[in-house]
Amino acid sequence: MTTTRPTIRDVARLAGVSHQTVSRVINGALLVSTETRQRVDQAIQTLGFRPNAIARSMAQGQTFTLACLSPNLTDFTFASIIEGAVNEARTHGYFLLSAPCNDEDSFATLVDELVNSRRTDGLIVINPYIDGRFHFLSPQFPVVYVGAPPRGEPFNSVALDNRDGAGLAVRHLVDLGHTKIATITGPLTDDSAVERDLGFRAALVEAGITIHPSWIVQGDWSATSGYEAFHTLAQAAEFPSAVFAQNDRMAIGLMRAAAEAGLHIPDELSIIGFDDMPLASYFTPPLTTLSQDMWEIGRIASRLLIQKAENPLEPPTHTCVAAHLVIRATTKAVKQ
Amino acid sequence: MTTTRPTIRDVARLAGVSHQTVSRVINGALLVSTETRQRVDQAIQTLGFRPNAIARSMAQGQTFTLACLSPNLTDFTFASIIEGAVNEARTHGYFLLSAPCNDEDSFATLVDELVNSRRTDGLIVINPYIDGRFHFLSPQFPVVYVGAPPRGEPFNSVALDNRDGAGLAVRHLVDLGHTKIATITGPLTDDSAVERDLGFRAALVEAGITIHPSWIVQGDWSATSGYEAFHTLAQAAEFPSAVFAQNDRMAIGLMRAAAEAGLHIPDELSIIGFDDMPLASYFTPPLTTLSQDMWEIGRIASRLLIQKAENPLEPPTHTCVAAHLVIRATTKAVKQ
DNA sequence: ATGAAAGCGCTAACAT
DNA sequence: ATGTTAGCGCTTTCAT
Repeated sequence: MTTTRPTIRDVARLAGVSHQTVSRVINGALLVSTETRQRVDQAIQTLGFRPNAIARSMAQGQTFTLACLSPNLTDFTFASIIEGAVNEARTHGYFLLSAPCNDEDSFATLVDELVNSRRTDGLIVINPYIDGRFHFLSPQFPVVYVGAPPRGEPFNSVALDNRDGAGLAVRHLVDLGHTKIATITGPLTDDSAVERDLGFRAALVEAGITIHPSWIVQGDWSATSGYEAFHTLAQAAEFPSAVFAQNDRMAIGLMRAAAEAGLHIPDELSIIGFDDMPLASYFTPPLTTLSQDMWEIGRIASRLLIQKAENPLEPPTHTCVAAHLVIRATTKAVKQ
Repeated sequence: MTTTRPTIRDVARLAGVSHQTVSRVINGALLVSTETRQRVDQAIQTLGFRPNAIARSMAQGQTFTLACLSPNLTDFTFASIIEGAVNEARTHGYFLLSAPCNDEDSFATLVDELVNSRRTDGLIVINPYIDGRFHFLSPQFPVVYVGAPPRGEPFNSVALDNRDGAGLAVRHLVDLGHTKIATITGPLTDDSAVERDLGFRAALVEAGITIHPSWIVQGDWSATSGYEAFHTLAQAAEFPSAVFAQNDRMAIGLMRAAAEAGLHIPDELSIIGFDDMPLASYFTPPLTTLSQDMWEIGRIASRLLIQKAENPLEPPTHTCVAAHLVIRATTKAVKQ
């Protein structure tokens, strides 16, 4: 029942030409007479022939497949990057395969099976510096790093301007009169957390506000950790009037804890998040946050990768995408 | 600089054996003497040889790649299915490539490029019945449908038990004494919406409650549509005491509208959603909903697909995964 | 404008 | 236990 599918030779036989001519036709070569082209097209139709992509890859040494390694596939930000990347890849005739990758070991395995086994023409790596993973990649292979600032390696990268985004957050709070500003960071092993923290500190310094160490608490991106951070902050000598949470989930957890403690938001505590996740405007009150176009970041990553794959000599590029402030209802001018 | 990578023939030459023996070694064949195996392994090491997956696919007529076509990659439910599917696939030595697919045209193109071009060994299709898309698939090709009940086609399928889930929702409300129960459905072109609606109606009938047509309003899964549904319901002759929203986003939109209208939830209106999306417990009040293990559904889909790919004669299976009730704070016993 | 020959890097089938 | 010979279905030379 495995009716073996027709090959270019079957088409050639039916059209009365060589298989090479068929190859020329399906590749749109110009040096084929209109008449034979028609005969071949006809034969392709009647046989229902479709070229075998694997055989093509084999002959060309190219797979027209990219891969994306992401900490996970479900976080909205990662999923958006991937979706943007797939869409861009498709417009260039590529497919994109994605795999979740949590640690160095699985990264090494994936690189082996994807890169060393020649399954892909290029790799998008989200959050490459979490651990030593980026060491597994040879500089010759087309790679684009997403979400991390360049560190001198000769790789392409696309990143959100985390530092600047954090600055926007702080300046918004300062503009509202806040001076007692705390922050909840992500794990400081993540580049984005470090960058947001640097931006936070720089903006505070710029505003002439001294940094209060007990107002910097580390979370793990989860809502729970934001919830716990509230209680950590509550133990400090003085309580802040505003908190910049490095992501929306932690901001939401913080809001919950504050509400349970009887604090009114934003009257008694201003909160600003980062990400503008779906439904951020549906929490109570609607969350002020920083919005980022992850879809666009994914598109840029794909575009850079394909450029690099098709022209390996191009020097690496570092693109930075700006975040922008979305003011909703969790921030308010400080009471004097 | 394109240092051409070593092939099995290079390894063979260095080890002083035939290339076929190398093939045997890398495939773990038993009929190789320990001594030659060691020599070959040694040669593989020194050359840094890794088998070319494409060449393998070519020779074996198998790609060890699956594909998943999903309406999008960002919705948490879809992303979870995909992540579950990737993980299961990886444990069987397969990769999974995913692509968003909104309409019949892009579906046809994708099937052509993935299936007809022999790029994949099998296909997972999420929500196959949205339009006529499923017609493009030949019954011989390994396919698993996710999220739709079987319709007599000879395909494998995995679906959430939407009908039963809706029944759980209604029974929960009935148990709390509600009889004035409205619903917000998804677009009734989606199977899951139809199924949830059928479950809703059946449970109402079973409880001896008559169905009030103006208490059935159609949304589009978005929070906005849930928000608007509130105002549609407000125009009905009588207002319900409880609403079953077919997904959490619509439930959240409804909550927002109800709050703005000064209705207290759950005292004056009980609301139950469906999905148990991330942070469902962080809304105000925390959302009562139905939880579903999409990750598991993805795993099952992959497993079925690989079984089918490796043993085409297996008869198709239809798996149903149960949803379960998560009671939080948006539902409450009706005031008498 | 077309064809013939030679691979791409591997596995399958049949030796020995 | 190992080697030899043919492919897999296409593209890339190089002829003509």
